[in-house]
Amino acid sequence: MKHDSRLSSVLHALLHMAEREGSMTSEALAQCMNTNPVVVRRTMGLLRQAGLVASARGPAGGWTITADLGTVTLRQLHEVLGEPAIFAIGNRNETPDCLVEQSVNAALDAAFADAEALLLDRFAHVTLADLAADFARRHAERRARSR
Amino acid sequence: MKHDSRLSSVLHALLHMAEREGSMTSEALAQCMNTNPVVVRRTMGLLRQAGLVASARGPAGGWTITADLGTVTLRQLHEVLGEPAIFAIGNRNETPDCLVEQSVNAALDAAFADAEALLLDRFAHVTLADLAADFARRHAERRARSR
DNA sequence: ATAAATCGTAATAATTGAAGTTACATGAAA
DNA sequence: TTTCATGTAACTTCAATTATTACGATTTAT
Repeated sequence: MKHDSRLSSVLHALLHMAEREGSMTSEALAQCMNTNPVVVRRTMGLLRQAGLVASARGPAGGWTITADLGTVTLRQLHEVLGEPAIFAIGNRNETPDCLVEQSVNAALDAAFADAEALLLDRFAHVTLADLAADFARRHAERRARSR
Repeated sequence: MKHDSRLSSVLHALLHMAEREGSMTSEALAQCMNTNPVVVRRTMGLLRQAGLVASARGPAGGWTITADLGTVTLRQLHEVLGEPAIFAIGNRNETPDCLVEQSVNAALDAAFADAEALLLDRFAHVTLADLAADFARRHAERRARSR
């Protein structure tokens, strides 16, 4: 299975946008992320629907962040992306008649549910502002080292 | 992404085998699980390499459990299956030069690592015997209800 | 021996969902 | 009116699991 990297992508894009003044075009974002402008538009379009970013057409157009970095969490972004499946492992059949399989499903589901709850809770406690601060720290460190 | 259901599959197979005396053929297991005998052999072959089951060829051949149900954990089975990727979500690029992306990866990796640790810990505390007992309970309940 | 049952395994196709691409319409600014 | 940029539909590519086909190897029964 090819894994879903849209959350990673939008975070990357949003932080680049936060780092600069003004807007960024799909083309510029696509270059940052080594991908295609259409892919950027598709994903950013979901964020626009959620009111997190705005887009403008025409020359001087592009994407801008409209939300406050401190209030947008990874969990919110996960939801905005449509809550894609988190696990690459799962039950063979979600609603089996077989009692054996029901036992198997129950055990696996319980474990996955707990892991998912933990992950989403972690996501809920990380904001874009946190990531921007982490980036700033790494940036300062790199400058210090190169001196 | 199509998710990996081999852990679910082998658990289903092992419990069916535990439930009966003697061995089961790949064909019989495949029918239980609504799949193909070759798929069963492929997966069970990994368990055989790990010493958990034995196979015999020829008429009266098939698969038998050789391990003690109380000592085999879901985690062990996950390992035997080659520790397939747990998450369907991931970073776009695992070793980026971009500092922004490094921050994003660090945040996501930390959350995923914790969720994975929790999941594997859960898996480590569930044995085949536990699942067999859960099945027996469900079985008794169904018989009671149908009376 | 011979036949039948069963595993072992290679090679290939089907399936699924994300990602990438092409094409073109729409709208805004100079 | 030209140019730049988004909005979207349609299609292709890609990656990984699962399914299927085919055939060889081994064991039991007669």
